[in-house]
Formats: sequence, structure tokens, C-alpha cells
Amino acid sequence: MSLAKILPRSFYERENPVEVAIDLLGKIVRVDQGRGGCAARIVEAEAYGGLKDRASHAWRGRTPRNESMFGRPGTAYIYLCYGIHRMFNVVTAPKDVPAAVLIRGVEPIEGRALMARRRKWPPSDFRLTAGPGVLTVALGIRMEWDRTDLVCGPIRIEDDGVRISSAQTQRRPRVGVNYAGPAAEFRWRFSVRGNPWVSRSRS
DNA sequence: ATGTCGATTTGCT
DNA sequence: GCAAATCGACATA
Repeated sequence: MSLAKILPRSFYERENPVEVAIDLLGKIVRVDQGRGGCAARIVEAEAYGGLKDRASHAWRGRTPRNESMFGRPGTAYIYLCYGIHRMFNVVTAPKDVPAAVLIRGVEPIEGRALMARRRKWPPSDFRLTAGPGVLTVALGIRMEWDRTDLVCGPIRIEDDGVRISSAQTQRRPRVGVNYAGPAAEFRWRFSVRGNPWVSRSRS
């Protein structure tokens, strides 16, 4: 099953995180390669970044938390939300240009039993990995992996040739950013149409 | 120093 | 449908 190739850094090194978010649909997140690892396909992603994006953590400038967003493209930005949930982002854009893509939903491919154990839900339950705060639990993504390299670190992103056509790609406004003024209306949330592992809309 | 709110999820009513 | 859980960033003083 080694047809999958790790995405090169050039994939992430684009000015526009929206393009990267769209292209991340269908790609594979792999954790703990080797021993009892797990892998899942990305089915939902949201872009953040740019000077006009008030919803982005980087909008007010550099802080200890959002430091990763200014870092090397192709690294991880993992932060704590509501004091509880770990959120996994992919850093994009050239260094010192803050941008990232939040992974909001993935479909289990390998290690589903392990994910179910971590989540304490049956393996058949879509709640296993549908949602940004829960997929990090299922995949075992840790805060210490903030700023690690997605090309050769503990989390890797692979391409196994699966392509999501534009017809299959659903485009909607982002979630939970109502405070962000005009940026709240940016349609920067992308998902695979009809896929059950897409996070449930609460609005 | 103190208070508010957030790129959310869950369980209880 | 609502509120709790819980911590860092930011605004206000």
C-alpha cells in the first residue's frame, strides 16, 4: 500500500491558503508511521490567513500561540481551543507570511479500532473523526507536535492519487467566526460533498 | 490585576 | 436547546 507519496514542501508554499485547503481534500494524514499507527483521509478543511482575514489568529500580529503560523510552510500549527480541544492546522504560505489550513474532518483509513478506543465511541460512529477537536483525539495528535514538520515529522500528509473534483467540492462559510466582521462571510470552508465524516453543522 | 471570549464538544434537560 | 469544561490572548484599569 505504498503508492502514497508524502506531499512535498512546495505543495504548502503557496501565497493563498484557500488553494491549499481545496487541494488538501482527499489527502491522507498519517500519524505514528510504523507501530500501530493510523491514517485518515481529509474531507473537510478551512483556510485562514492574509491581511484581511479578521478570523485568523494572526490578524492582530504575532503571539506565542500563533507563532507557528509565521513559520515554515509544511509544518503543524496545533493550538488549544476553549482550554480543552486541540486543533490541527497545516501551515502554508512562505515563511513569515501567516496562513494555515484547519483540518475539520477526516475519514478513517487505517487504525480505526485504535481511534475508536481513544474516542470511546463504536468504530462505526461518525463522531469518531468528524470535527476539528475530535479528530486530534482519534489520531493521537499531541500539543508537543506544534511546529513539527509535516514532511518528515510525527504527522505526515500523503497523496495516494485520489482526486476530489470541483463538482464534489462543497464551499461554505467558515464555522464559529461570527465575531470576525466581513471575514465571517468568506467562503473558505471546503468539504467533500455528501461525505459523512464532515463535521456536523451546528448553525 | 481582573474580566471576557474563543477556529468546540458533550451530556443533560 | 443549553451550559459546562478550562486556558491563553487580549482589553481595560
